[in-house]
Amino acid sequence: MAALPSLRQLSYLVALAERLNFTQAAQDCFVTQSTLSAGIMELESILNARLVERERHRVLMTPLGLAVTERAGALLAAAADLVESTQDAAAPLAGIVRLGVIPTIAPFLLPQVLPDMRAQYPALQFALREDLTANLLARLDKGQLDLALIALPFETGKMLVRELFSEELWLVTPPGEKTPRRLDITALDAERLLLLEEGHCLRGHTLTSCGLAPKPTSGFEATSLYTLVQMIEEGMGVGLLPEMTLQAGLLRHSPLIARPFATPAPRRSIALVARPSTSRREVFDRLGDTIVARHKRNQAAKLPSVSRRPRAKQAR
Amino acid sequence: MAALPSLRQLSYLVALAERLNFTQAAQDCFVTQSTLSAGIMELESILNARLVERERHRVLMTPLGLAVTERAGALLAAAADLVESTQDAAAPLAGIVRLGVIPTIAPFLLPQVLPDMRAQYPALQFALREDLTANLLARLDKGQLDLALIALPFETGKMLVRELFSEELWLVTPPGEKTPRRLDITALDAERLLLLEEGHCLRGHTLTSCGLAPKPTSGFEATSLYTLVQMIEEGMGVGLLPEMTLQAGLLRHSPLIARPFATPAPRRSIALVARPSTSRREVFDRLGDTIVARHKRNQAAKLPSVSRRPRAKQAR
DNA sequence: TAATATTAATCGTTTTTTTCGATTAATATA
DNA sequence: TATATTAATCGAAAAAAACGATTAATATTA
Repeated sequence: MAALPSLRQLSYLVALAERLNFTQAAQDCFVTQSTLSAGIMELESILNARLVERERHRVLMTPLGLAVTERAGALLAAAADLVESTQDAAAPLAGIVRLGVIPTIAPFLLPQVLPDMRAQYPALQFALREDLTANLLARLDKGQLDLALIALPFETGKMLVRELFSEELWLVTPPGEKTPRRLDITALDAERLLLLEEGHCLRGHTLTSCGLAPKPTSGFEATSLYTLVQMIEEGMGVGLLPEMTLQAGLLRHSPLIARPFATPAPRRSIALVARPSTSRREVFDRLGDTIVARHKRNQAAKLPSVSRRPRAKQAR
Repeated sequence: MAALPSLRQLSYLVALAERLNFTQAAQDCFVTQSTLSAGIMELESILNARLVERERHRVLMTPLGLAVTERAGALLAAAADLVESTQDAAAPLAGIVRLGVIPTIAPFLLPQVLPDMRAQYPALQFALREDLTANLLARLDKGQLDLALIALPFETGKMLVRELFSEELWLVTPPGEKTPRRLDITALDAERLLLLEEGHCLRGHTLTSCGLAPKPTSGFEATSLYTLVQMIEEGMGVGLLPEMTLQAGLLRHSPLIARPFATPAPRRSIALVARPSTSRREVFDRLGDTIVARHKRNQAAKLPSVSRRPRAKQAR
């Protein structure tokens, strides 16, 4: 295999073709004439070709030399362009970020958070993936995702985890349902509790909250929160829904009733996850900040209803 | 202006992206792990970007790192291609040669010589230019031509000149013309001598042969040997034509008579010219050899008629 | 749990490459 | 004829690259 010329040598050639004078071309390159002369000679030796015709007081490019010069210039331009465009794309808050989000968060949080991010960091683009927590973590580990937005508790191994906020799970029942004035999570009728299908972390969180062991698939399970709501409307039972889904209007066109539990209420935490070695640490921090800020604003907006907790009937 | 990465550094990155392991990638590059490690780090510093995620026992490319790797590979391939194609094109007897030829040679010699060259050096291509000697020499000097085929005597300055052969000029007359048995160049009637227009070296050679001084334009001059023949056929006078034009059949469909002069006959020399510093020295030598060889074969073929010099009436 | 193996970064040293500065030889210009 | 210009050459100095040994952290295995 033949040796490659160095980009520096190629730049010497381009300068020489421009000036047709070794001394002046050397000045353009900020080197001495002997350096440029040696560089051109080594280039000719590598290419095994005469690129320049040297006369005592004149320099001519050979036709081949001109052709090589042209390609050398293109090569140098490509290298410079690589540097420039990479530096641009490497800005800490620019470029594409691959973000994974679980299905019980994505439709309810992203419509608020993504516009916030876009406003703050217009150079940032998100490539979204909606998937179960385990899959997201696996992809994160393999480097196929940069960040993931999941709910805790969940075993995250050695990942970098930032818990952003926690939220309550509310009880959702058909309109006529008779419930005690003081809703106690431990008093819930486990038989009537509807769940998401296996794999959704909210299923696990719901079971844990009720003091129940992990349950095998029953066959009557929802594939998403939307179908869970449908099933409650059908009178098949009751369900636990995270606050954010209610605030996002999951029950907007539904007659169902949502009520908070008495303290200690069942909760889940929302967390942002990344590899400890991530190259997107900056985005990790800023996206976390933005989600927290958005959540605080949402809390402030609903304060009136929260203060009436014992009597609360429905979110928003 | 930002510094450029070296091709070596880029090759380190490509190897690392392939192996995802510093130690193995270093082996692929025939350097130590520390060298490759330092190279990647410097590349990241030049590009101001994280290209690689380093974990203790695992290496991941960042999305940006993958993008840079792809472009780095393209850059390396382009450089390698430049070397290879240049080496090919720089073969001593390959590529394009820009050859200039005067109009009193080109149509008569090239149809024989170019096929000879093509047969011997198939990788060689000729870009032809037909022009007056002075223009050819100027272009040669400016590096716009590689070689020129001209007729001597002519002032060639400091050019590299190889005289290939010389040839006689024959007298061409209308069929009925009365001429002495022994044709003497000094006895020629200068009044009836037809010439090419100003600038053609054959005009000067003809005048010198007849012992005449350079003549101003008369207005009745031929723009090419073809028109000169036409003018003789019209009965406007007589002309001197080089042997090679007769051998090439310039009078093939003409009633005109061509006769050689008695010794010392008027002659011109055919010469190949190049810059002393030419990068086409090899082609200069081989083309000269080929033209000489072709001329010798032509001489041998017409020997019978040459032996009958005193009675010769017409070439071929 | 302890021992071993793997891995990339670090650091001082050696080697190689690059650059420099001065000189030379050849040629053009005054 | 003297002076200026130009590219190549050469030895020395400077810079860059590569090496080899070590370290620190983490898997893997016993």
